[in-house]
Amino acid sequence: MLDDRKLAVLRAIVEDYVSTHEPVGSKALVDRHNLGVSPATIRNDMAVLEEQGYIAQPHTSAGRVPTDKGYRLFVDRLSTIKPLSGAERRAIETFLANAYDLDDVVSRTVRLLAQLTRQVAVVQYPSLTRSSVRHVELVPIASERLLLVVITNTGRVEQRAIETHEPVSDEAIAHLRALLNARLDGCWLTDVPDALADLPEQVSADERALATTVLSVLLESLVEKHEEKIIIGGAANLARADLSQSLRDVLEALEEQVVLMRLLGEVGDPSSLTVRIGTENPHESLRTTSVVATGYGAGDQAVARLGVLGPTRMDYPGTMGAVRAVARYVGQILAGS
Amino acid sequence: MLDDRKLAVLRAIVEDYVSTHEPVGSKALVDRHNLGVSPATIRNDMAVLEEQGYIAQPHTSAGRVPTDKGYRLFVDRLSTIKPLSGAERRAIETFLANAYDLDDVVSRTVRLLAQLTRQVAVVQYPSLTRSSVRHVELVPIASERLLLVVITNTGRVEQRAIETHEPVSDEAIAHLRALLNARLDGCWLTDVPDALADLPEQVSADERALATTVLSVLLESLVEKHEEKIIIGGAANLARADLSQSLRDVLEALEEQVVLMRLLGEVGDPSSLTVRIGTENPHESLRTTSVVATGYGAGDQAVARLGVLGPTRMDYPGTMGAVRAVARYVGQILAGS
DNA sequence: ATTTGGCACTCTTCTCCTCTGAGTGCCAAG
DNA sequence: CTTGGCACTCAGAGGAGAAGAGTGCCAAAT
Repeated sequence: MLDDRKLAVLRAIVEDYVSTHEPVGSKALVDRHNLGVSPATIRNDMAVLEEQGYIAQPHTSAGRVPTDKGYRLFVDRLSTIKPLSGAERRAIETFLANAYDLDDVVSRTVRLLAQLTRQVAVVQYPSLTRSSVRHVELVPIASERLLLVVITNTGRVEQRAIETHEPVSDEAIAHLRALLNARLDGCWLTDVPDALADLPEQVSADERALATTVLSVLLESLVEKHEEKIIIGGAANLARADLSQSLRDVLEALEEQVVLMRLLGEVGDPSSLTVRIGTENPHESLRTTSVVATGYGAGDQAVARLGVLGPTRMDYPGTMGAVRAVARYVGQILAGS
Repeated sequence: MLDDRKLAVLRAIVEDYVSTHEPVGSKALVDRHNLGVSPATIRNDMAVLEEQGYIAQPHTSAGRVPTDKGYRLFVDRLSTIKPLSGAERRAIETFLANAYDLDDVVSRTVRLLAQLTRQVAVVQYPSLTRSSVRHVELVPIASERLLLVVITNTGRVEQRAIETHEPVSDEAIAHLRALLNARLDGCWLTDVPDALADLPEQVSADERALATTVLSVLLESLVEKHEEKIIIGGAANLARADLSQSLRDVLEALEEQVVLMRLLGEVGDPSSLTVRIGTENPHESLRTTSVVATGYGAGDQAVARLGVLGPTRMDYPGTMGAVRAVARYVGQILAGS
């Protein structure tokens, strides 16, 4: 249906349009790529490509621009992920290796991605579901207020204040802390509810109220409502890529956690890249943007996702290479800690 | 030098320009404000104001626009901070009261400020220097890796990974943890170095290396290098306020921690508002923006700062009212926890 | 001494027009 | 199937003109 030359023409159109940001015409194409045929032939091919919906003209007498469908074909069949240069790899490695805690890893990652791709980077904090409990701490911070701190094996620290509504003795706290640690040490977060189901019955009557309160907060914060945290960086890059959509709408969308979550998509196989192009995006305001995302994690299990967002007219091979590389290195760093 | 009417004219110019976003002419002024004089008189006054540098014309036959100096006079002498409505106050209160930990307080605050002022909000995390140590936790997360967690009385949790470069026994860790807590409980963060100066000498020889390492990380993370964390929100509002500067430059500036730090200014009296207008700003790219900031904190001591950034052409009385109100409520929340 | 109406003047901005050129589609010939 | 030729279309640049907002200044009025 589309012979090799037509595909080559589509590829050339995408590449030229991405680099020049201007509709590309038949003459320019034969000049810049040695296709061995005349502009007229290219025009015929273009007509076919347009009919099939891979390219479009902004107005009658302009060159062609790839459609979302065209980019899709390009990404799926006409391009290969472009590996980073050695220098880039080394830069990533050392930059990430210097991070000193989880927050720092994430914030460095987001900056790195933004710089490397010159686009908006989005990084999700490592999910809790794949982690296990390293330590639970219960600290009084006021007479009727406790701080619950859970430290996981991925180095993430989760904290939550607890209102006890009545004074609590230090012994009761110490006892509960010991109990929690004994029960939970090494426990997968997903198993926490089971491990603690009978906790209130295991303590003396006067500690029961406390135990129940703490338990509910713990479950809520860690399991049910593990609201994933996401940070973004390189928003300034949006301003360079003059989107046809109002920039404001895009910025607004990026401030909503929910949108960001859906943007990155489901956590899946870390070795595969998700590319969502233009209208394939879940959100209205992101119709003229594309997202390249992937999972990352310690080992081969993805614990969270990261990616970048840019205009549909982006350098897909390069972006995909950068995203993949960064995800790999972050995984290594996480596995190493 | 400037009689009352000229000041009234300046005030009217600022108010009109802020609401219309267009240079204001003499006729429009007498129409919208009942100044009781003719346009010609206003023109004379305007000529004087312009000569003194309070207003300027974008081009010869346009109305007048306030200069930075004009805004400055307006803020200092011609306007009063506009208190929020009762409904707004209640909304702030309930919105903040529902926060469940420090992170949440800060993130709610930044969203609140951005929404209330329709500008970019900037909030600094409560500083550590005014806090005291509530608890120190030392947790092994790998054979040669510890996690140091410090919980302060403001509910902030500081964490840092430590490389020990040699296996450490659980007893050594427990011992050190007990020692640290005994020494530091309730200790002001500024006093931590003194309190721990002789720590290495107090432990047995085989724990000394560990103690030294932990100590240095602790001091570094808490005292010397308490890099203040700042978060921003409402960046989308920037796009609405079409700045004459390239939006990109502003976004870029806002991504740099250092710039943000200087933007908010020195922590001072929480009851006073800092307004920095246009070129009074420390950063080149923020020449067309103004910052309204103030300190906030539990009680009457400021522990950090917050504020908003917007075009110089902003509603100063309203913005100042919102910033002040939010700062107060956040202070209450922090004091209550 | 200040205020005021009148008036000429200056610019920006909007609209309308034309012209140019890139790029196309189509056709007939190779 | 490819190619050169050619007429056609249309966005965008550039220019002229008109409109309109606003000013500065002056002489008269208060």
